[in-house]
Amino acid sequence: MTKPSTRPRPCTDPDCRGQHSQSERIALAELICEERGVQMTEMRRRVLELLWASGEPTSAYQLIEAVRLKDSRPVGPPTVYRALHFLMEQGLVSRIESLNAYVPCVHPERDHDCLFFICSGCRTSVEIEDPRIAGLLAEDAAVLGFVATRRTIEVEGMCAQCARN
Amino acid sequence: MTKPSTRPRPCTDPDCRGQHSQSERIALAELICEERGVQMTEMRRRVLELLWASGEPTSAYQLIEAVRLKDSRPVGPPTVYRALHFLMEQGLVSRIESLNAYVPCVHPERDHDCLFFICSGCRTSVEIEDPRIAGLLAEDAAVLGFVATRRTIEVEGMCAQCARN
DNA sequence: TTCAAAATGGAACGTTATAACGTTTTGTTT
DNA sequence: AAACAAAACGTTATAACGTTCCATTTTGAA
Repeated sequence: MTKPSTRPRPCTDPDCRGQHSQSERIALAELICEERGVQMTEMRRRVLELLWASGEPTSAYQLIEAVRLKDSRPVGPPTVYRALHFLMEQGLVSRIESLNAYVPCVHPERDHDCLFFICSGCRTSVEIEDPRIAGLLAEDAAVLGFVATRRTIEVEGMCAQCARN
Repeated sequence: MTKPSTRPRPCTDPDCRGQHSQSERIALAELICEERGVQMTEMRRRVLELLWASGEPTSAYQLIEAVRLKDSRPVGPPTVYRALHFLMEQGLVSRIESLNAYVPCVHPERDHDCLFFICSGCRTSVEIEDPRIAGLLAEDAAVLGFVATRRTIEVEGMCAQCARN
């Protein structure tokens, strides 16, 4: 039994810059978990929803506070960190190292390295893909005989909007 | 009055992979500070020396402990963090975001972006330059109208040595 | 129903970093 | 040299980020 009209479709536009509805992204995340045989539990969905709702890189403790407010009950750090670890494992969330913060991944259906442009003005971040950079990193790694497992690429500065002001 | 035989020379080999003596790097750091009219103080030199001596990415609190041992007196976090901030400002030290750790910069005399390959096996990191990646990042930034101030590029995995075992 | 694995709750703790203060050192001007 | 300002440092306290450990609940399979 499929639900053809509501089934989320993978985005194939490499230049879409993450212009997708939040509910669409949540639904896609659930589908991905189902296909992989892993559980999108209550808490995990809650954390993912809050990340999408936030609109900017969000710290773990901000998320803890947000879950407390939503659920009106105490929530300890381990609870939220566990959800974050799961979501990162599944490629649904990325950690921005230079901010100690987390963002929902725009294209969890694609296996790619995220490249973040982080604006110091409005605190937003934009995720893009650049296979050329991934290729060069792979090339450099090969020269060193290095077996890469994770790549972190973060650019800090001012977005076009904030740079004008 | 110059000291021609001991004056540290900039390394011009883009593929040297940081094979320089520690004393040479310290001397170069002092020269750079002198030329810029900033002070390489006792504490700053101490922290830089400890970073070179460590041979691997080192946390701030490891450095605090190391300074305490060397100087046999209490040293607070702010003291070491201030030294680290200074050294980073001057491009003498880089922070590895994905490890919350610090490494001495192999080529402070060159104005470039560092690209780190971090081995999970032996905890070492190798710093290289790849102007092609810097170029692509600049290109991507230009497309977004983004004005970049800092770039973080880190690759985690296993070095050639550790991957074999 | 029974059982094992997965997920969650919660207290305590460990690690990383900064705020806010006062003091000392350094370099400059007189 | 004396006076002064700026830079650097010392110290206490606290904020921010993350994990360990153990108990309990939920889930899914036999």
